[in-house]
Formats: sequence, structure tokens, C-alpha cells
Amino acid sequence: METWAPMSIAESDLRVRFAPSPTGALHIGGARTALYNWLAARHSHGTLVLRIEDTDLERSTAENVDQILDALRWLGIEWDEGPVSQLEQAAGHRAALERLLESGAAYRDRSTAEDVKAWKERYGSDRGYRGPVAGDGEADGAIRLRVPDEGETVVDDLVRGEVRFPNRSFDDFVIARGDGSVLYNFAVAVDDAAMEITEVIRGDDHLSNTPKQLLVLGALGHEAPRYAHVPLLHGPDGKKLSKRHGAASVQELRERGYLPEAVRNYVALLGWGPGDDETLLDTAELVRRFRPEDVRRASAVFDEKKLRWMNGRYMREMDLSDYTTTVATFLGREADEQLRAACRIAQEKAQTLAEVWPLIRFLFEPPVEDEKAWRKVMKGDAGEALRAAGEALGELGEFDPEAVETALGPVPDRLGLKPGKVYQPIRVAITGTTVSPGIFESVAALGRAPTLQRIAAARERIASDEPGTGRS
RNA sequence: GCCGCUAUCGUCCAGGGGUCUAGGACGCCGGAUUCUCAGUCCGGAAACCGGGGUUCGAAUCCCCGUAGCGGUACCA
Repeated sequence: METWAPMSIAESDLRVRFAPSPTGALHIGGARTALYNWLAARHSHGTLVLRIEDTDLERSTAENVDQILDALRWLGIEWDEGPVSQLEQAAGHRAALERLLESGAAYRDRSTAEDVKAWKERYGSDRGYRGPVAGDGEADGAIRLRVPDEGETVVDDLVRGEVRFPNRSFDDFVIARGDGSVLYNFAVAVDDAAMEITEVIRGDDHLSNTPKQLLVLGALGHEAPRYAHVPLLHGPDGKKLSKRHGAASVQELRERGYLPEAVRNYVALLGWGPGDDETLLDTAELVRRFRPEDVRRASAVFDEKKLRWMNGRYMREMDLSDYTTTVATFLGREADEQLRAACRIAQEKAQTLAEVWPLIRFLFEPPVEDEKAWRKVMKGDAGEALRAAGEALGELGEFDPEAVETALGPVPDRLGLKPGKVYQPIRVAITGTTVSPGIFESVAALGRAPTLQRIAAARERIASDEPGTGRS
């Protein structure tokens, strides 16, 4: 709907990246991080780079990569560069490693986790592990970065301000395994520099990693990007969002019938507000108003109820053609005239795409069998109401909602019954359930012959049930 | 343990020293829409984590406590 200029030619120097690790589906938390990066890029006409953080060979899979890309596309988050695999940056990583080894900023060390633990027991738990001194390095083993004991590393964070970390609290951390493969905190720093990323917008869980990356950047003589650490998303129980919380992945949201634009709007508002009391912000508005420095510092809870409400708002705003196409795609059906007519009467009632079918199903299939509905409604004067309704409808020329209303409207009075005593039996007769769109619209949409036939069938069944007692 | 981060209605977002008897949204409760459900409209209940400071004055600034979260891997 909204349009943006193609980003092939960036109009500003801002370069951000979204760097998921393909160890699972795209989470709502990850989706929000992606969205924030995308909004920041679009806001200042910069560039969004997609980088796949796949240095964990054990857990990374190609299927997960595809799934993440697919989720991003569905969300409408398009990237300008990539996806690039971190694995493919190996040459650059090796070169950086060599430089560090050569300058003495890094060294090989055969110490194991147990050795490090023992070291700390000796020197204190508030001190980071320090390996062999310069010139004393070993020929093989993991490669560690030399961290100074003195001073502190400060992260100047867009959302948190200055956060200071004492250097002595960090280990001489491992940047490459014994086999030469690189580790996250090293690879990230090298890649961010190589890709000339200017602003790193990512989850809060990386805040404590940032000083390490800064140390790597410093040792390599690279300039550091700006950082913005956004809070994590939690489930209703206050715990970190996970599959236990129901719809936790983008894929699940999609399956549940949520619209991408509603998801964007809702997710953007988790941890960020436009500054006034607006809640319904379309994507263009999001792009216009989003600034990473306005993100809140506290973690937020994902609340599907609000998403659902918001989704309903977006669904009702669509014009009938868009609505029909969207519903058709979701249901895997043809967007034909019949579906369009069905959508017309269902649009203002459904909050998600998944709620549409139950409302219009009676137009495509025989009435559902719902014993409870039948027992509740098809009693007392129901048979008489159906007889009168069938009669009124049978005489009709036109069969549109207005005509149907004209025919059916006087029936309750004529019979001396409350409207509900007449309309509910009709509803159950034609849909099988007690819930449907407006009765006049429903009858008109079904059409004369099927309606009359279903009413007749219902009357027959009532008649044959009559002698029985409670059980229908 | 150590190093950090965070703390306003159930939830999300405002408010950042006086205008706060704390505002908006979702949800919830009640009413209206004389066909169900949903929608829509109207009304209502609902919060500044605790304790100390600073100040004439603190939801707002500082300290402590408490709680939650993150990091502390040859994971990302």
C-alpha cells in the first residue's frame, strides 16, 4: 500500500544490520529487532544489511535460514544487502586473527575451562582470567584476546546512555577455537567493521557482550558503531518469550490469521511509543516517527489480546477487494464472486483471518451439525416461526438483504413472538449454529432455494423430534 | 559468586521537580444498538515496588533495599 523509494541507492550513510542466528524460527522478539532496524533504515534513508550469524555449525540449518527469510518477507521487511553468511567472511576473520596474534593483542592458550576456574579461585572471582604474558604464548590452543586489567570500557548506548564495565572483570576471552573457527563476539565485531555498520540495534541480551566487541574493535584499530540495545520481550508470565507462550513465532502469527501490517504496528509499540497517545500507526507513520533513542528501557510483555483488537481494526479498514483477496489467500480458495459476497457480510465481524471461515462456511457447505445449538433454539414455537418465515420468503421476488428484511421483519409481530424467537431458529436452520452474520444478510447471501430447502429440512426434523422428550 | 540492565493501572504507551485529585489504548465490569456473536457508542473500576535522602515541593533527582532480567562457554 505505502510505497518507498527503492533503496538500491542509499541517500544517507546510515547502515544498520539485522543478524539473526538460524537456530530456530524467527521469534517475535527477533521480528521486533528486525523491524526496528528496518524502520531506522527507512527513516533516515539508510541501508539495511541482512547477515546470517551461522558460526554455530551445530545448531544452524538451511531450513531455519529459509524460514527466517520467509518470515521477514511476509512481514514486509525487505533488506538492501545480503543475506550474507558469516561463515563466508572466514578470510577476513583469519586475517584479523593473524594481525592480533602478530601484534600480541591476542595469544594462543591451551587452558581449559577447569584451568580458568582454578585460576579464578586463586585470584578472585571478580577478576577475569589472564593467560600467559606476552612472548610466552603457546603454539596451539584457543586464541584469546588480551584484556587490560586497568581502565574501563564504556558503551555509549542510544537507549541506555553510558554503561561502564571495568576491564578487569572480563576474562581474556576466547575469540577463536583451537581449530581456528571464530567465535561470536569476535566475528560480530569484525563483520560490523567490515560492513561499515554505523548503528547496531539489537536485543538487550547483547549489552554485556558489547564491551568485548569494543575491545576487539579497539585491538584491530577499527572505529566502533553506535549501539542501541532494546529490551527483550517477555511472555504473560513475565518470563522471556518462548514457544511455551503460544504464538511466539512469526509463522504462528501468520497461521493464526494476523495481518502483517497489524503485526508491524503492534510489535513496533512494544517498547516504543510515538510520544503522544496514538496507537494506530500505519507503516508510513511508523517510518516517519521511529527513532531508536525513543525506545523504552524496560522489557515489555507480548499481549495477543491487543494484537487481536488491532488486527480487527486493520481488517475492517480494508476495501472489499483487498479483503477478499487476503481471505482467499489465507483459506487457499479462489477469490471469486461467491467468496466476495461472503466476505461482504463477514468483514465487520472477524478480528483475524482465521475467524472468517466459521462465519461464512454455511454459504459453501451444508449447515454444521451442532446439537447444542439445535437443542437450545429449536424448541417451543420454533417450528411455527420457521413455517411463517419460509412462507414469507417463498413469496419474495427480489432476494436481497432489504427484500428479506421486508419479508421477515413483520413475522415476529404477526406471530406474537419476540424477534429472537424467530430469527434464531432461522439462523440455526441455515447455518447449524447460533452465531452468524446478520440474519437478513445471511439469508440473502445463501439465496432463495438453499434457504427454503434448509428451512424445510429443519421443520421436518423438528416434526420428527416432536414426540421425543429432551433429547432432540 | 562476579559484572551489568530494569522497575507508573492486569498489559502496552504517556508524564522526566509544581499544571498529577497521574493521561491514552487493550483487556475487564456495566449500559445502549428493540436477531446471535462480533463491531460500534457511552459510563466505570484499576498504577507511581519499599525505605531513606536532596528540595519550599518528588511519580519525576540521589542512595540503599527488594524483585525481575541479561552476561559470566573453545553458544549466538
